[in-house]
Order: sequence, then C-alpha cells, then structure tokens
Amino acid sequence: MFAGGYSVTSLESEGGRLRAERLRKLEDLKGLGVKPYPYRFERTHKAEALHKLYEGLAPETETQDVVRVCGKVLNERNSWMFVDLYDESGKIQLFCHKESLSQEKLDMRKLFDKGDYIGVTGTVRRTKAGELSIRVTDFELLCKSLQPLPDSWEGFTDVEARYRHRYVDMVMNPSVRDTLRKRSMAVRAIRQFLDDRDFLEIETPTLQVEAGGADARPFVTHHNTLDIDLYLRIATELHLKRLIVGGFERVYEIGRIFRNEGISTRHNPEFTMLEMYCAYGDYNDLMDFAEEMVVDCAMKVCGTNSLEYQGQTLSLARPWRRVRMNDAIKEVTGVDVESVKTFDEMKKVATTLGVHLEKEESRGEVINTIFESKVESTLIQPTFIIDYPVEISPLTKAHRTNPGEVERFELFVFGRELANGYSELSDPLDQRARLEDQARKKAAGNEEAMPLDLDFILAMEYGMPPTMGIGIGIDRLVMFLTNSASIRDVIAFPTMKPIAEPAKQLKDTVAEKV
RNA sequence: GCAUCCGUAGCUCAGUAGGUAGAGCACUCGGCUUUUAACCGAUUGGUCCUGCGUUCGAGUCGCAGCGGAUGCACCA
Repeated sequence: MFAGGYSVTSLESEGGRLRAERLRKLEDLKGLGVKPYPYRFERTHKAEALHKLYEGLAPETETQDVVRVCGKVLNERNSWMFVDLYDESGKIQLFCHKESLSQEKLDMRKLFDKGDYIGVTGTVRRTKAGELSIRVTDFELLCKSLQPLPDSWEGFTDVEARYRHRYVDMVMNPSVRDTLRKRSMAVRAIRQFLDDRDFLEIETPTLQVEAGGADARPFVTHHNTLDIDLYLRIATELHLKRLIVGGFERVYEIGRIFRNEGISTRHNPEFTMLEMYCAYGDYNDLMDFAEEMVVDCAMKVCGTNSLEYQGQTLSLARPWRRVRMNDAIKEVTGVDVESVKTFDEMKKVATTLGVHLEKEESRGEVINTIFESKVESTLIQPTFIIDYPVEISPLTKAHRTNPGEVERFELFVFGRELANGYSELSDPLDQRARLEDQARKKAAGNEEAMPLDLDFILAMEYGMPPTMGIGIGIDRLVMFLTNSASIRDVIAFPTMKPIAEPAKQLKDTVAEKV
C-alpha cells in the first residue's frame, strides 16, 4: 500500500475503500460463476454506426432489430436502468428494464461499476426523450474495473494527474483522444505525401557513437558487452545524407529525436521529427515543397488551410512570405546589419538594440541572436526566413551570391520555429573545415557544438549530388493543427519527473510478495 | 537553472483571526422507477504533499525539501 501524501498521483490507492468495494464485487461475481476477464466478444455495431443507421427512427419507437454492442460504462441513471456505454466511436444508451432481463442477470448487474466493460445484446429503440437506445435482453461482463473514475460532471482537470495517468485522461477527456487521432492522421498524411513522390522511408540509428547533425546536448547511455558509452541521436541528418551518398535520391525518416535540454510547453526531451532529403534540388525548390506538404497535411487533418490557434487565425494560404534574415531585422529594428562588417561593431549594435549577448563568438552569431530576440516573436503568419549567417549553419551550402551567408531557411509560425531546411553542403573540403571549427568550439567547452564525424566527412568525399533537405517538428505542427497550447497535449505519454517514494514502496510490496 | 503561483476525501473544490476537518458528486445501504447531472432518506470516507520549527494549540505562520503549472533561460 502506498504511503499517504501522494493523492495527486496515486488516485485510489491499494488500501482504498472504493477499490476494496470493487474487489468485493469481483469476488461476488466469481461466486455467481461469472468469469470477470473473458476472452472475446462478437459485436455487430459500433455506437456511431448505430446512430447513423437509425437516424430516422422516431421517438418512442421499438424495433425488433437485434444488435450486439460493447464498451465501457461511464454513466448510469435510475439504478442502472439507463446506462451510457462508450466505445471508441462514441456513446450508445442502454435501456436495461428489469422485465427484459432474467433474475440471474439482475443479480449480476448489482455488482457492476462505472468503468467496467460490458457486452450487451438487445433491440434498437428510441426513447420518448429521443435518445437512441438498446433494450438490453442479455449482457456479459467483459472486464471488471477496480479503480473508480473521476467524477464525470466536474471532470478530471488536475494537470499533473492527467499527464501522469494519461489513460484516465483519455477516458475522461475525449479531446485527448481526438488530438492523438489527429496526430496519427497528420503523420499518415505526410507519409502518403512523400511516398506518392517516390520517397523511401529508411530508419537510421538511434544509438550513436557521436551525436551530430544539430546543436544540442545529447543523452548518454551505455552498451554493456561493448563497454562503450553511446549517445541517443539528436538528429537524423548525417545518416540520411549518407543514404544520398549511397545512391538513394529521395529519403526521409519520421523518427524520435532525443535532446537533453530544458522542458517547456514547446519542448519535450523526446520528440518526433521528419527529416527529408531530395537530390538535385535547392532550398528554393524546398520551400515550395514544404508549403505544399504542410498545406496538404492541414487539409487532410483539419479540412482547411486556415487554423485557429490560441485565439489567432493562422492562414496557410500559399505562397508564404519569404524574407532574408537581414531584411527581417531591418524591418523590425530599422538597423541594416549588412552595413556592419566586423564582429566588434556588430556587438555594439546588439547592445544598442538592448539584445543581451552571452557566448557569441562571431559576427554571424550576433546577427542570429538579434534576429531571435527581436524578430522571431513577430512572425505570426507562416514566414520563411532565408539566407542565414554561415557561422551558425555548419552543414549548409554557401550562398551562391552572398558572401558570409548560406542557403538556409527556417519556417516560423506563431513566433515559433517549425521547420529548418537548406541546400545541403556537398563540398567535402568546406564541410571538413566547418566541422573542424565546430570541434574546436566543442573542445573549448561548448556542449552544443557538433563533434567531428570523420566518417561523415569521408562519405562526403565519395560525393553527394546537389541535395535539398528539411527537418519539421511533427509535435509542433500537430500543436497548430489541434490548437494545443502545450507540446504535452500532443504526446500520448509526455516525460514526467518520477515521484520516488510511491515507486519505491510499490517495489517493496512486490518484493514482499515474491 | 531563475521567478511567480499551486498541492485539503476517489473527483471538483471551500476552509474566516492559529482553536475538534467541510460541501457537492462518487461509494455503501434502503426507498422509488421510462431517465437526461433522475429523485428521496441514511451511512461512510482524510498522513490537509513531506520534514523540521514557532505556539498551550498549525490545513492556516516560518524554514527546508518533493512534485506540478506558467514565464524566462537553454533549445527545436
């Protein structure tokens, strides 16, 4: 039994009165010869199908149509005369009149609780109040629930309890399931979009000797028999580009990424990213591609390209604005950073603008910091910011005309970065120099700098065709599609800090029983 | 990591000035029976997140800790 003081996370504890009551009913059911955890049930209709099928049935009408439905009991009225049965598709009301049921079944019914799964046989009717119902002539228990559900009127609103016991959240708050359903639809739409265009989805390693491809701190784990530390990937980029080197021309991966950074409403330690690479295109082609893919996804999930998000309307109507980073800074601050040529001068400009600098080591990094602190939050409608400083883009091809810049864009929506794409750097000597520079920063103590991946450089020396590549944060995209304020709302089981004591006590309990 | 706020029954929440721990719903028992949060009656249910302190006395005041939310930082 759990120690007390953890009510927010233990729900009804093992020693709880309500649970004990249900255990008693479980024993009583067994005494009646009922098997409380049977193996299968043959159903004829889901709730939604019945509502559709009997749409025209008038109130106070009885049919002789026999159906079999099953699901979870979430509400009951009049001592189980009226029962709300829920399956995945929705609700169907059961009418359990005692004249239609045997005494044996009536005795059984007394031992049911909200939360139990049952399967019923009965005839379709519509009540005087107009509610489509099933006159139950027979039923069976499909699962006895031992835990009381939260009050259905007040709801289950405690945010921590909802995230810690997400299955209860899903039962009590249908919007949770709706959001996850839409997430699944969004991922399916993207896969279909890419598959239709001859892309191959190829899975790349999650466990890596060096974690590269992004500026982020990795998680460390350990392989026992090899006796080496391994890192969880922070990006799929370096391996997907190796596939392009290997001769694939269109590849992608929708995969879990792990970054050992802070947690917030927009950051979960593990999240899902689409990375896509396509040979013979550049970042201009890629922006067209990204627009088309995201709009296609929104249309398939929401049926519209106009999204209501946190009180704002986001229009995905194409084309989306494309602005050079320098021009965006000029628009917002009035400062033309292009006329500022040196690192020292740029630092002064930043200070004048009230931008706080920390670890910036170059002119380009300062420009990026100015952009992030002054411009990002103003980009509500979808906007591609293009042409980034080379210093913050070690994997991007140099801009074909602008010195010091690279052919990179980031897509911003609602002030948030949603995607990052570029003309991929394919010059192996340039790539080596850039990664060596990153390695120097890492050696100097910058934990987010990339490690020197010599095999990746070797791959580049074999030769990669001109390639465009993009990464899109799936969780963040789904947040927009589902009007979710927190990334945790679009993740089935978000990362939570464990509560040590109950877990330990549970282990002790298990140990005692063994 | 920093700041602010939060933690009381299974759920949702009150709790006044520091003075025996409360409500609604749920649960249990009884009554009633074509409801729409059914209704009527009765009962039951607590490590007030944890620990320490102040006090005759702490849900309430103080300190420390744990967990969470939001914002900032980091970052995508």
